[in-house]
Amino acid sequence: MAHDHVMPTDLTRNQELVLGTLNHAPAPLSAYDILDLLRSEGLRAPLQVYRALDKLVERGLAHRLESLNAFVACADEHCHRKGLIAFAICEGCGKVDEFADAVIEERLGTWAGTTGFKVERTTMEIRGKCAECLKAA
Amino acid sequence: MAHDHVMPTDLTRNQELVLGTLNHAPAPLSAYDILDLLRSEGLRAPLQVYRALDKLVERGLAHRLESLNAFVACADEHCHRKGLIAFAICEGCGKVDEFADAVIEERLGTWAGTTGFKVERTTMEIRGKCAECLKAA
DNA sequence: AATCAATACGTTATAGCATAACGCTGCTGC
DNA sequence: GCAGCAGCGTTATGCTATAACGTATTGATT
Ligand SMILES: [Zn+2]
Ligand SMILES: [Zn+2]
Ligand SMILES: [Zn+2]
Ligand SMILES: [Zn+2]
Repeated sequence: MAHDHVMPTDLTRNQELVLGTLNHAPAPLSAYDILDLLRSEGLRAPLQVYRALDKLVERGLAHRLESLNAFVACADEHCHRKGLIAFAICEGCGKVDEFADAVIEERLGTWAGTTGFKVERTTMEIRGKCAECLKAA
Repeated sequence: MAHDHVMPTDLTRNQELVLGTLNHAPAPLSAYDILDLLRSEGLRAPLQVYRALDKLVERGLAHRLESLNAFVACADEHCHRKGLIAFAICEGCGKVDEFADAVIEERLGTWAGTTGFKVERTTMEIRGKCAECLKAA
């Protein structure tokens, strides 16, 4: 069941390399991590990675984790362009669990309605320990 | 009703300077912003600011906004040590609205319960436009 | 008072994350 | 052809954060 990722066919070479790297990573990677992993493929400068990441994030194929300054491949084929996504990040093993919750999203909508705030984008990141790491401890 | 902040008496000089700066700022400040504002008070190095910020955040007197790499003074005398706090950040004027929502928190607890994840800390940041900025546009 | 541990401080250097600005390449549509 | 656009490669720079060192201050212990 691992690597059940979709790889669109209309990516540029750099985008494909970056997304491929994220797809095979067991944990979030920083742009510089990605760069180091792709030097053998000819990449040399941070901008090459950042530009690819921008496009991938824009299309919902990858996500940025603000609290880590790092990136993950989208784990859910259906998540693209949906609203709120939450990430549970394990401090032990680094694994990230991506999920959506309609109740939270609706609750946020209610809050926005009463305050007149127009939500454009929400980041929700939960730090802690996953079940597996808790069991091991 | 502005500046209704509490300033504890047991802060060190640097902590007091940093918190005072945050209290008077209309929008989040980066550590380097704070440093520049406090050079006249004798501060010279980023670490002086970061160390003060660490303590202030630890005590709940200030909050770090992950999506901005910036800091705000806590707006709520009662928020310290409570669970989940959400921030609505206006992209127009920079103002930050801090709020808590028991339903979201409870919902998160439910999710954690079913997955076996142990939540240690949650960051929730909403980007968008505040009512005032929408009206002005 | 002398000792010790804990916390904060100041400074220099370095690491890690992100973008500006330039010019070039290779498409697509007219 | 050629204009417009997206992507590319490179160099330089800026912003964010911490490592490592030694000193100073405080407060409790003896
Ligand atoms: Zn996703
Ligand atoms: Zn884990
Ligand atoms: Zn607060
Ligand atoms: Zn506003």
